[in-house]
Amino acid sequence: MPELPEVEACRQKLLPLIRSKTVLKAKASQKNYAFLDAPQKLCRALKGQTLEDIDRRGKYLLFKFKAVNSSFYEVLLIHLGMTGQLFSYDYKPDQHVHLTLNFSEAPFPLYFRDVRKFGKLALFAEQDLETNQRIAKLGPDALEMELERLRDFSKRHKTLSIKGLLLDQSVYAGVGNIYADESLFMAGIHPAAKARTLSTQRLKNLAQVVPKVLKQAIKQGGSSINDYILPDGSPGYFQREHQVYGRGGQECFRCKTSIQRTTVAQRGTHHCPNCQKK
DNA sequence: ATTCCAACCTGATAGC
DNA sequence: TGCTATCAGGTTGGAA
Repeated sequence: MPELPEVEACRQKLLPLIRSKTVLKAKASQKNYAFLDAPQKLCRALKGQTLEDIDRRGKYLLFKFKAVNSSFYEVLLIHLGMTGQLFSYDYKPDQHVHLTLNFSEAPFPLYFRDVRKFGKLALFAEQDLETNQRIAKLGPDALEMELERLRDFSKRHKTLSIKGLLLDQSVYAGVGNIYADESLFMAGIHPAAKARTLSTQRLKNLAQVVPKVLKQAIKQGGSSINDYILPDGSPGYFQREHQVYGRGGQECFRCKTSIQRTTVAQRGTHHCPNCQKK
């Protein structure tokens, strides 16, 4: 589910619900699966902390907490994996809810639910965040994509596809399978095209298209395919605007050619063979 | 050094 | 109906 637009839409909706509120109680479901830290320890540490802000780095959310007399943050890092959900509405928790945070003056707890358990939760002291391996290796946010960095990384790979490059979070962070396919369609580039063979002009176009597609998706609340929901439990609507993702065998909206489904960069890939050229 | 691939999990769906 | 195989929005670590 969650790529940059879903994570960002979630962040935007979540912030007003819990900003400046204090954790009264934190409860974790089980032992260690998604926790890079011991869950009991994490819960103990969060109790009494006030949420100051939520940042985002690529597909990661960073919940910035402060204790009453502290001048530095504790940062709760959350990655939603494939099926992670963050929501706060009238909900009866099931076995897939792995973290519950009760906030002061909030009508409902904040739930972290994750069926496949690919999500990640970890608590860091502010000063340890930047040296964390997961965070340190992320490239700039994909909303800030620019020709120069895209071209530099394209050149340094011998055989990597342009889709593989877009999915590499160390080049730019935030693009996943859906938005790689959608962006490459909008840019008229074949997903399997070798990154290094693309002209500067086409890369420039791509660097402009990606942020545009991502921003449009954020406006629509992201794409809800199977699991993704916004914090109030409602779905995003960008899946209605998908041009190629999930449309294998159907007609291209632009030219009526049948959308092809293939494998590129080890991921299910969708493209129009007429509109997208190598 | 780059690229590939299995592994981490559960559930939905398709096919027999 | 029910069993089995396949596939899914992501990331990692180790093999090739």
